[in-house]
Amino acid sequence: MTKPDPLLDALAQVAFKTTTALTEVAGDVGLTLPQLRVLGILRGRRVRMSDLAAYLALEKSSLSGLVDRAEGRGLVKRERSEADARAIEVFLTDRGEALARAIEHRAASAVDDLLGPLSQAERDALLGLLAKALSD
Amino acid sequence: MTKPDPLLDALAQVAFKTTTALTEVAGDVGLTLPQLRVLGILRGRRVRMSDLAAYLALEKSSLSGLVDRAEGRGLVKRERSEADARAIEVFLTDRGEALARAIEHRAASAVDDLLGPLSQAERDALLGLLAKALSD
DNA sequence: TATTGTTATACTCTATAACTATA
DNA sequence: TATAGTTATAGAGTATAACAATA
Repeated sequence: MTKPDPLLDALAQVAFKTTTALTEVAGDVGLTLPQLRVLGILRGRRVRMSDLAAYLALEKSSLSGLVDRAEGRGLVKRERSEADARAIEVFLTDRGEALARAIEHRAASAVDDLLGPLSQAERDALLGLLAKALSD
Repeated sequence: MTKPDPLLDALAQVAFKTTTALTEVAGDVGLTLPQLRVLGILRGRRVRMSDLAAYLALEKSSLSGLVDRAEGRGLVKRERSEADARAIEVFLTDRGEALARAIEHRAASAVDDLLGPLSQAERDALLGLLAKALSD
């Protein structure tokens, strides 16, 4: 019959559990998951629309809407780039920074719950493996 | 300034990378990520709508639409439960099973790429940690 | 009364295509 | 010509609220 790939299954399940948890955190503060991602990426940074779209693996037009809505809520601002008059840079407002901070705390707590059964040593090992997987 | 949580960051990034990869796999076969999840869960199973919704962490109404579209593509079928006349069970059609099988191969390959830098021993260790995290 | 599922409605997310402005 | 971004449009996903049928 079927031949499941255990690593695929485990990774997919953890990924879905993580996004579900982050979606809940976002909802708690009146955001969606993509909005939470934008805030997370923009913490302490000023990013060009095209770079942000590439990082999120979204089309430019999708990002326009995302940023429109975030801007409408007063969380981010747009500013024309001085170096390239075609480009627009996005960054967090004070309110956006504050919300991003609140989200970070809640998200860390949610992830902590998710990893409940793991000891500190196991968490360290997991971090090492994840970091290496991300290093390619 | 800020105090990032390394494990939160790494887990979130891996989760997003995984879902991005699975979204691409889904797109390759004309599906969306939620549809891919439905197919993956339904492999070799017959599940009640309410159970499927709970598993996916979706409202019943959201699942109705998801299953409507999958049924419209001939991938799943609905059947009234014999045990409880209120309940409806969903299951894959032959075409749905075949597509789920094709997805499994592509997804395994995509995850393999994602974990590129990890040795076999590290993959085994990662699987162990993920499985334990999921065991709560 | 409680549970199962659907429908109606509204909003968010996303992509494609066509457009403007700048390089 | 190529790149950066927006707008228009359409489809999918999601939640809330109201509903019908069954337990």
